[in-house]
Amino acid sequence: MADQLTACCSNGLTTPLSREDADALAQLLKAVSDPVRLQLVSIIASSPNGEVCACDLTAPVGLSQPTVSHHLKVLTQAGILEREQRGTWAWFSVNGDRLSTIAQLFG
Amino acid sequence: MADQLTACCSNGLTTPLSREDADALAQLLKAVSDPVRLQLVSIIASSPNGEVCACDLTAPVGLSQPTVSHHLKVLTQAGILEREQRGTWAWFSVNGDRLSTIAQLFG
DNA sequence: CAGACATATTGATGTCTGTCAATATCTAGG
DNA sequence: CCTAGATATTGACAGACATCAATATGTCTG
Repeated sequence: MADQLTACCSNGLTTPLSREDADALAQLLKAVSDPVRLQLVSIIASSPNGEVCACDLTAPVGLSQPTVSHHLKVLTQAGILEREQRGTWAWFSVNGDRLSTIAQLFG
Repeated sequence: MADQLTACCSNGLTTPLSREDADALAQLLKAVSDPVRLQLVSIIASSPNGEVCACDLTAPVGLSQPTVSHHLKVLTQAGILEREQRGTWAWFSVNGDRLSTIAQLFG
């Protein structure tokens, strides 16, 4: 899976994927294949500090608190977001490496 | 959406996505968020000629012909595959630009 | 045009998923 | 400890989706 070392911007699909690899990748991709989750990631990624409080994520997407909490959990479990408890609040940041995994696959 | 011109390997999520953009991107991502479809794309992308007959895609994924046909349709409608009828056979190739769209978003 | 073969469509079914209301859990302050 | 506020979990439900068997459509060849 790692015979593709041409640095940057080259397609990672140079060999047929095994079903196991395809399953793992599909799981990662499913996490970002939802409009609300894409919005959440983009909001966090584009924030000045690179981190956003969960309390500031409900309004922008216009959904209920439990629903946003659910999406944040899905993204965190996929390794795309990282969660840090800070007092009463939960702060989320983006794991760039995890996104790069996707970029390199399709780059 | 295009104020990000740092050539290669830079994250495209520099600004919050609108719901419309997020919807469009999610639709594209959903197309590749399935293990079977990932396998199909990887098989076609890694083939010598860059194109594969549909008749050669059923066996590798181990599913029925209608199911494979359905997956190919989903990928084609998402613009990820291109279809060319050649006699009785249908040949599929990968649209690299469409995959690059994903790569640039997460790169 | 008739038969053979490749591909697509239809219909049915079980599973997964996004959403919310209600409720529970956690954390800080008094 | 008790209250208030933030976040997570549970249960329910509607819609989406992957899959297959059966069938239809398309395309070449004789």
